[in-house]
Amino acid sequence: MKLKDSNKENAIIEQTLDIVYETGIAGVKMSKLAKRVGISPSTLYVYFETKEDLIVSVARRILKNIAAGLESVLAESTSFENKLRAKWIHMVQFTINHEKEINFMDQWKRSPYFDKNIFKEMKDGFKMKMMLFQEGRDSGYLKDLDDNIIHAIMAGIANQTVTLIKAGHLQMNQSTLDLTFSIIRDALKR
Amino acid sequence: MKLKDSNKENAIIEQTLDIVYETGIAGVKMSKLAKRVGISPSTLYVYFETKEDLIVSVARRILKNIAAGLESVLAESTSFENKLRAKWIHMVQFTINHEKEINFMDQWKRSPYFDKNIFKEMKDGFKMKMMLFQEGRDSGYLKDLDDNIIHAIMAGIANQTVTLIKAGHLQMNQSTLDLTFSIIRDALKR
Amino acid sequence: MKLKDSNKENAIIEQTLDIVYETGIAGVKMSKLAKRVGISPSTLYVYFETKEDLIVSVARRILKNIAAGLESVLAESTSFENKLRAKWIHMVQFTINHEKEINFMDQWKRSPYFDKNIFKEMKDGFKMKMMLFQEGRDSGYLKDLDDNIIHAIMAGIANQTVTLIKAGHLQMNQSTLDLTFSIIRDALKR
Amino acid sequence: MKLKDSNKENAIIEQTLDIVYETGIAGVKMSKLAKRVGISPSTLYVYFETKEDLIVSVARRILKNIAAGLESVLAESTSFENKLRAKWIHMVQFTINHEKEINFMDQWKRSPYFDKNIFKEMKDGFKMKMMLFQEGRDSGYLKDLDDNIIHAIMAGIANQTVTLIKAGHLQMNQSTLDLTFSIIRDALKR
DNA sequence: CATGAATGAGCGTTCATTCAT
DNA sequence: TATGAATGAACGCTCATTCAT
Repeated sequence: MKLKDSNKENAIIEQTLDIVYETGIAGVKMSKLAKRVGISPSTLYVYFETKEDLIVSVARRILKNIAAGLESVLAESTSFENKLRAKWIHMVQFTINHEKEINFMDQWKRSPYFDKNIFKEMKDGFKMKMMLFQEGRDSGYLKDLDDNIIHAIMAGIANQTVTLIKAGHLQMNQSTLDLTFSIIRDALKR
Repeated sequence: MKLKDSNKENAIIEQTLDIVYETGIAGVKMSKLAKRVGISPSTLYVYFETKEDLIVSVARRILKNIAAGLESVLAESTSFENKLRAKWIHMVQFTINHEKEINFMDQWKRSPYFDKNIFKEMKDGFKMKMMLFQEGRDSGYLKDLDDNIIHAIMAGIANQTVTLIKAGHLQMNQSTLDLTFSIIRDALKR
Repeated sequence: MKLKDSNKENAIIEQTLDIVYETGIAGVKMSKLAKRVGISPSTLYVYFETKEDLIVSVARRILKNIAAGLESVLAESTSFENKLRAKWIHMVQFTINHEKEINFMDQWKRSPYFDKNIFKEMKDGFKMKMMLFQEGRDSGYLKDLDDNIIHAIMAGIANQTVTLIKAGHLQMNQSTLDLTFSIIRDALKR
Repeated sequence: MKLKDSNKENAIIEQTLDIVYETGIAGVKMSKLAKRVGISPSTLYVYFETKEDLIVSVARRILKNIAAGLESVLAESTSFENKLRAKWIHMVQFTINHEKEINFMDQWKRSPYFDKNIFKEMKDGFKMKMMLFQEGRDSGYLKDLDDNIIHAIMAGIANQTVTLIKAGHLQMNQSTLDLTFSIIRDALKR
């Protein structure tokens, strides 16, 4: 008995990400996708019940990957500022390295396939990132700001930083990271 | 001889904005749009040659409105910090009051209907906003940062602020504006 | 009280002929036609009840013109062969000079607007041309062929001659007329 | 796995020919065609990419058939006149037996779907038919006329003959063939 | 008589999904 | 499991004609 080929499933998801990156979520056509994966359109339906199921599955997988990627890092740095700096660098690099995934989530949120319930799963996966901020407030380093606000400021500036890098107004190097982190620090430091 | 009803053109654009806000740019169907405006689908083609023409016309009109909205403001404030604060409040309020327009532009940029040439028309209208930053640098108030970076930081935080307000994590009041401006100021002040 | 402007009616018919010549009978669009004439689409309906009425009216007018054009000629030539030659030259020249009209009739016959009843009017207008052939048979010059056959042969060769001229394989000059007439004469002479 | 049914493709082409014969090329509507074939309109697009592709495919098939039909014939007749007579009979019969195809080609040439490049493919297939005329001129039987003119005369009269047959003015029998051939012979013989 | 706006009916085409093997 | 054919439902758009002035 042949089982579903998980390589094939991965290939489908990979191509979906690529197509969304190239042509937007509305550019995902089941037959075009099948052709790029090298299978028949009807075979897609062996792996995903509907197109919506496919899109949502891609979103769910990305959420898992993002959550996993955000956990690691920091830990052994000594000072809090070093930890915050490490987190900042990680955020910027992550935003750059996962262009396609971030782009997908961006588009998914505004698409007819968006499902709020699934989106909430992400929130939980993000809980732990906040513990760092609590430590910063407790040690008197950070302003007394809500976790959401602190994260929002960092995320907002990270997004814009990456936009400026992609537009050529900034370069992805140490000096840019230093510059932007100094802004973050000034913004958040008590 | 029946005259073209300019209210009808406005109504079409208004409904288009609403539909994009509700269902994304891919959710704009000429027949659905016509039904919401209360006209026949073919009448849409009296006012706009194609669907693309419609979308681009909406974008063009928004660009004009944004440019117009950015001109007024400030001027009479005394200190530079007051001018910057006024600009910040204006940015947040504008982002909130023009939700649909901003959402439309966001989606348009990633849609098949996007036309770079039209987008460039906007750039010129935005030149003047940068003069404020020059004044801030000259007076020694602002860090020596590129105009684009300063604007990106303010815009990034403004977007996130509005997101938090809409999510209920913040309220649109004076204390929120004071809080967020203090962050902006700390981030940008020399 | 203003009456229907017959210049306008002529202009409509003229433009219809031109459009059919340029783009075929399926290329006749009431609004495009109106624009070319310089009037409003609805004004067309002052002069012609429907599109079919327009097309049929053009056909009917052409039939009248053809019938009129075929009457004149000959008469004073002495020998029958000279009369036949005159008729032949007239046929070729007519075919060339009335390209648009002939093209229209050709297309009309195969179009959804064709009406056999109107077409029969032509037959009557063509009756007189046959008298010449009767004279030819009576005088022993022509083979004993049916009028329709004689006319068909001349018309068939005239059409092909014009086609060859337009394709550049022949030139419209005396020698071509002499050559082709000699073929006609040999084909029909007893 | 369902296999593509080549009878279905044939049926589509057959019905297209019929519809063009009945209502002209402008009368070919994809939905009407589908209904007559007994399939869904969208199934048409499994076999032909667009309406234009369908029309051009029909034309291309006809050109192949015509070229194939012109090759066989003659060869074994003894005298040149017998060969010419055989060719004439073949032309008339072919014109009658392929009414729909000839009508289609006639209309296609004036339609928006016409493609000169495809038409040129035919020209080559027609080269061989001319060799007969060269033989006729060499042997002193035919007048010294250009190949195109000879063929044009025969084709023009063949067309008109068939028109007269269809109109009931002639009957498709030996005596008609003899009569018309005698006209052809007199027209072309030196 | 003249007009520009308005429209219903219909067209060619696309595409997610199901069918039949 | 895997497939290519088949399709219904929709979409963007056109156009002859009518409406309202």
